[in-house]
Amino acid sequence: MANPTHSSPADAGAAPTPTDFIRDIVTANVAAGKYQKIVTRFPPEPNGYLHIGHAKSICLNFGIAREFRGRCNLRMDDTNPTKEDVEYVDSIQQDVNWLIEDWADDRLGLKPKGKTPEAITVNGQPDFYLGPADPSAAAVEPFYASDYFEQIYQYALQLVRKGKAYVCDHTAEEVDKMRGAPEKASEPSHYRDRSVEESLDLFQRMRAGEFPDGSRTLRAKIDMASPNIWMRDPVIYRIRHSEHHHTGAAWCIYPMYDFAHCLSDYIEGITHSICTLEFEVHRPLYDWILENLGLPRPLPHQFEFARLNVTFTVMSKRKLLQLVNEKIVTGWDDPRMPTISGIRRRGVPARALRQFAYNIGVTKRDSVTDVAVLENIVREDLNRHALRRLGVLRPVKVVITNLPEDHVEEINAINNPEDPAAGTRKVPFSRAVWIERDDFMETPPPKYFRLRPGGEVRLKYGYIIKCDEVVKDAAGQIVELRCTADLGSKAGGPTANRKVKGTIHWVSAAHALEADVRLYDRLFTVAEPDAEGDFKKRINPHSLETVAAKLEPSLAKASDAERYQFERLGYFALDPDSQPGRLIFNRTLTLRDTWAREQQKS
RNA sequence: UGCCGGAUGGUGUAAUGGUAGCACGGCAGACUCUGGAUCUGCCUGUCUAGGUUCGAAUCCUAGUCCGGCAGCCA
Repeated sequence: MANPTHSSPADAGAAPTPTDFIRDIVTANVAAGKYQKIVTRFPPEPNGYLHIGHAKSICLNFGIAREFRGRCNLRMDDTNPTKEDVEYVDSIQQDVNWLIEDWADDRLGLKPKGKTPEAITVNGQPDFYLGPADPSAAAVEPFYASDYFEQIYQYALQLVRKGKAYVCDHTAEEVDKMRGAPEKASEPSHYRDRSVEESLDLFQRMRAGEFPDGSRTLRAKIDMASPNIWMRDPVIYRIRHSEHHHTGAAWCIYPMYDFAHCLSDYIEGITHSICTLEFEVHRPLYDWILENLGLPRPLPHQFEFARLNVTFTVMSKRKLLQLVNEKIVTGWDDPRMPTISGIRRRGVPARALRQFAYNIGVTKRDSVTDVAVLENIVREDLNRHALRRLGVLRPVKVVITNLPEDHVEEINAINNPEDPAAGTRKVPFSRAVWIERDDFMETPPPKYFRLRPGGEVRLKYGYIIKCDEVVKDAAGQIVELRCTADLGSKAGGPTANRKVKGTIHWVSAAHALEADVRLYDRLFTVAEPDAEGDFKKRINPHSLETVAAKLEPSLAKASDAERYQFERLGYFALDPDSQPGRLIFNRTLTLRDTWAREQQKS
């Protein structure tokens, strides 16, 4: 077994491997020689889109696989046909692939397409096993719990034969009532002592489709007096005559999560089954099932960590679905959504999301992570990687009166001051340019460093200009600023080193590209939107503003693989709806704006 | 209050009997052809009460508070 590799998700070889209580356990297990290979799994139910909380789990499970040179199986936990859909299967695969690409994609466990577990013999005992596909195999697909329905059924039969499971004829309401409450006593099923033969016959007939939905269940025979609700003869199979997205009409009985999950882990040879805290009370059941089946191979073990919460958003699938269904957002991948697809569309690099997962840590304590932590990591990443460009979001025209009508020159601009290798580009400059409306004020407050009547400001990479005249329309709206340039003040010129307080961005009016720019902000107005009352009352009405912007011409060749910083404004990414000639950019985040903060104080 | 967990600055997270550290955040300043970045300084913490120990965030006892569990959901 290899030692953990020492590299961070962001920058191989730089930062040390994270440590947390789960990795400590894995490390100890490895040191004790307990496993040949560490195998984890990421097991989403395909009933919704993956969100940033899943990203934490993906980074944990794949991170461990990566650090210990093991494997992480992607598995659809699809035991409830009424809630699941292939749309979700597809999106989950896409999101996982995006998040682990060039990081842990060599650790991704998939299986040969269509393959189900093999019957094998271990130490003379019959067993079921399904290993991963050869990475070079042509047709692969994720693991599916539903591919094990036959094996899980066989295991259930074994439990019945051992007298450890029985068919129960009570209705759901009866079972509910008889189970008792956490502090209330239970009443055993009237069918608890049914003979093995009768249960066997009934269970086989359940499978054969002889009984309607809800008429019977298979229950594990554990302990109705257990203080743990989940040990009070839990239902392990229910009847559901419905089409399954993966197995079609092959089955009309479906195993419950608790029964299917531990066995799926076992079949795949999972060593560490990592899930969130709410499954902690299920662990005795997880262990009970595996132990009572007398399985020949080493058993997987379940470990629980605290799920992620982030301020200014909601995380529950139900609420996210509500936002989508009620058209509060445009879809699961709306850039304001905390879904992985939304975050991707927003322009956040996978690398930054991984770094976030890495930085927040893994513990057992409930917590709410400040969204500022995410924002900080995204800014840090984008500052290093984004190409600088000039763009004006809310334009007002500046005419430089001491330049000839047909004046055009190419100005040298730096692509990324943080990365000299990114080089430079030419930006056209002419007599008329657009500047930001915010960058001019007729009667500015103190500490305002930008353009004002009679004042000077530098046009980034260009000349220092002085505002001579403010032209307004009949309504009093400023339509144009007439300025003169200090023609010697450009870089290399005699007055280039003159100090002026402000530098502003601009775009040549004659060369500007028109683009729709979507300015996204937080979806909610309060840090904990579901803390009390209706979360929909906390929706930020200004979470999206679309502006018609003027952009420098080089952006005509913008790529969705690239990230851009529009100087002084923020980070932007090309939206997938964008088309040649109809550019659409999404604002990932604004730059940190100390001027805005200064203004808020007063 | 049955069972299972958890409590370290405003937030998140380290310290595994030996100087309570890091990051975010906030505040102040330096620098700057991005009011960005960078740099400097400051701010605030071991749930409570006992005990063990030369020494306790860490071990023990009692308590307090918070979260989870009563789907034929996962």
